[in-house]
Amino acid sequence: MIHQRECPVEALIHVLGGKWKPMILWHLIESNKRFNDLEKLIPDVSQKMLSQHLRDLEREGIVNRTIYPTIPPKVEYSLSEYGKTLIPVAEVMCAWGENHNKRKYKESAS
Amino acid sequence: MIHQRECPVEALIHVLGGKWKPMILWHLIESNKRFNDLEKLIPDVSQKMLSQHLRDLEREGIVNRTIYPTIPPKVEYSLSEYGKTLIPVAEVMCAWGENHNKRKYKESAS
DNA sequence: TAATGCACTTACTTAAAAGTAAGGGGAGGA
DNA sequence: TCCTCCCCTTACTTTTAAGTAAGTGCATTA
Repeated sequence: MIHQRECPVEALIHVLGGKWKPMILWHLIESNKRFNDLEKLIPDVSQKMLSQHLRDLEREGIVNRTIYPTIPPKVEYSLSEYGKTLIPVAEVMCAWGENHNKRKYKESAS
Repeated sequence: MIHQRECPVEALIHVLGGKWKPMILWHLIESNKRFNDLEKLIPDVSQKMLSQHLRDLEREGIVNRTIYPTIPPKVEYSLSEYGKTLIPVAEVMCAWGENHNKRKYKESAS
């Protein structure tokens, strides 16, 4: 039985809604990254949450995981073509969020 | 000390991210609603979560709460002018989410 | 007199998300 | 031989979100 998420807005929030997912995507938009790179770029994320979020994003088809069977092993994460369709959505969300942060700043400053 | 949410995408997710918030907003876009109306329109929400989410949205300036001191008391919730700026954002999110739901449906059907 | 409607709040419980800390496997270097 | 690097996984704990159930206050209706 297929559970189709009733509300499409919730579906998107589910995809982006992990604590570190926007950050991960932000870095992958720039360029492909390895596990270690992401750890360094997002200093506060734990290995557990990083791998869990990466697997979530992989399962949703947003990121690709490429394994190079070299020694030492190399695993590269990249935005999939489908993942790139998130970029304009994220930009709109980001613009609203930036404005909202400014608004809250002014509010608490006044 | 002002805690400014570092990531604007997260800020938006924080505003929309409660389990029932998208639904509440969806109904308020249509027209102003009373507490009871929303309870009926969203059958599974508990009174506790409804009032909590409404207060969250009010605190963020997204909805207005108007009290008419009549008997019995009447309280009306409406989208604020600021809340209306969320509509185009929600539309973009919704379009992506709809497509994502379809994609998942196809995937599990194949 | 008792029950009903409105708009909630409070106290308590359960479930979901995130954090912490440790381990693992295999090859290369000191 | 022991340590390090890479890319994680597992077990356990804490924090946060949500659910459940009951209660509040006032006035009208039966």
